[in-house]
Amino acid sequence: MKKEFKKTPSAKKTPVESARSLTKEYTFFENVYQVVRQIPKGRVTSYGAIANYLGAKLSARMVGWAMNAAHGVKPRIPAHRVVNRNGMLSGKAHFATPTLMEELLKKENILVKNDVITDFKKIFWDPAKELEIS
DNA sequence: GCATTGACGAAGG
DNA sequence: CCCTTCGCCAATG
Repeated sequence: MKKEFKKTPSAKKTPVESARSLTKEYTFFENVYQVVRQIPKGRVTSYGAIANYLGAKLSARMVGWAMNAAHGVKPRIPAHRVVNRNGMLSGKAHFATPTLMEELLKKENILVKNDVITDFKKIFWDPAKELEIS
């Protein structure tokens, strides 16, 4: 069941359109991956922020869903830098080990307390603000 | 093809 | 302030 993604030469369509054509050439996943990979070390963002950046803020779940498929993706996806709006490690259960996510964050000087990122607001990285559409 | 599920989020009680 | 409900939309049973 190895489903390989077709490489997208470039995003011809708008993010919104891409998001609505998941089953087509361009996948919503790739957009998500690209954003996630650009999250600076030591910073985090939320599913909703990514969704918002992609023009589908009402579909944050799709972002989370996309991450679910990001496990075996070649260029490693720093999924540990993506949490829900509360800064909670909602996806830690999906990592290799339940503690892996927290460990990875810790390595980047991100403190985690009770599955919640401390000072989440401070290290929050909003792609819509910080990232320019290339 | 309908019903349920989700690594979410906002709104309402 | 905590809990429940609803919306979003693709995937899965």
